[in-house]
Amino acid sequence: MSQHNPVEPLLLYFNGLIPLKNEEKELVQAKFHHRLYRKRQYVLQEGDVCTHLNFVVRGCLRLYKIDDRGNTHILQFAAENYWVNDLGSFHGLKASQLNIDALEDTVTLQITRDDLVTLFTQAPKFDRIFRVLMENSYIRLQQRLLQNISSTAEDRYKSFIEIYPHLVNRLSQVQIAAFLGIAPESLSRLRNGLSKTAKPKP
Amino acid sequence: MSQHNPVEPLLLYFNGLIPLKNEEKELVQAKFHHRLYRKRQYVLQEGDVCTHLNFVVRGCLRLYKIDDRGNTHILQFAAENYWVNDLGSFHGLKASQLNIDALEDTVTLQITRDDLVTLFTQAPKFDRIFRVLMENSYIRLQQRLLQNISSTAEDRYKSFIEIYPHLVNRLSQVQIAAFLGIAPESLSRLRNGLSKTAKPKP
DNA sequence: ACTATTTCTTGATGCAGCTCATTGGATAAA
DNA sequence: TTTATCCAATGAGCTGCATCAAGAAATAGT
Repeated sequence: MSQHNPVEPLLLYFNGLIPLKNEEKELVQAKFHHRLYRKRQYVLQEGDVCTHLNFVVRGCLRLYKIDDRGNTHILQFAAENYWVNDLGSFHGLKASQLNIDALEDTVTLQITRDDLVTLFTQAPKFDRIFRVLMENSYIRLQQRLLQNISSTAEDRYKSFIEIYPHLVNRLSQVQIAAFLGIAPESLSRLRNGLSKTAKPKP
Repeated sequence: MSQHNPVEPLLLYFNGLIPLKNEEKELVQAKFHHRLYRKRQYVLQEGDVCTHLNFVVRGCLRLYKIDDRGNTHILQFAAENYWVNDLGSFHGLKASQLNIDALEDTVTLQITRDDLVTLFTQAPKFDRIFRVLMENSYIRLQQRLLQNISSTAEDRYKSFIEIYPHLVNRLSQVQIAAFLGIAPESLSRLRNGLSKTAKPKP
């Protein structure tokens, strides 16, 4: 039965943080809904309000902004077992300046704001779980900001392949460049330079 | 009495987020301790573990990293009613790569990790309060990352004076430049350029 | 008040990464 | 097979900001 339960991956995820009681599991079961997005489909589009939290079960989403000159800047990739949302829009009920779309066909689990509030009031343990989640997300985000402020493009790329080895060959160069904050051409040259210094033996 | 109570500003702060009961106020009273730092004094030094959370009552702290070439990169300023910590170090009990020090004589309220855990277990409301705090911090941090990835130095500076008008004249150009991620000379030129285009009338 | 230190300004030069343009390969559609 | 689309590689020139240097102005220390 649990094998065909689409919410199972999320229960495992929560349970890994803080063990859940049965009634808490049932609450998750009741409040989260799964949804499929096709490649290139929007999960959230600029101007809309982010109405639900997204947990990625399978596939890969990206959170990004298009600037005035039309350039894409990726804030975050979300593959298996990652969350991706515009929290500012979600909690403030404000129009989002960001987009989320699918880089691959993707299965998500979603919860609306009202259901999340219900979750918090009916089972205060989720206040703690989401506090811990937020702490971890904050720490990762701060690491990323630090990288961006203090490192060269080359260091940022090296750091990227260390932290996300599973994404390097899964994403196109264009996506990775938009994440690193450089032009795709620069990433191409950068890789070329690295592969030469890495094995100086022809 | 409450006028001479050093924890009062924090009680007001928490109360503004979610109203506290008396026993919760007493818990805050018991677990937070105030401490004074003189200008230039370290609150946290690279290599040490971040052993307590810092809430600034008066004054101003900075959170920063020194890179390989000796350049300072400021992640965050914390003036009145702001928190500043290395959460990665605090929660992971790991040596910090960051520094925190005082830009002015500063009064803080601090809580240790053990006392914070006690706070959470004795009054679960604090799980919620800190969840909300973390959400707000995350949203601010994401805004900053976005700025950094997608904007020119000029736009970042304009945005800085909009978001932190009270800090612009309180901090030296060197500190602001280290926050924006540019050289102090560049900030000087940038300001010069702005003041010319702002009032083109001599 | 005087000296020392820090802070700001301005100039000259260099470079990392951007932009624009071209080419070739790979995948997908007709 | 042909045609269209997407992606990676590479060259040439440009630009925003860094770096180095030196002088002026403001602040702090004694």
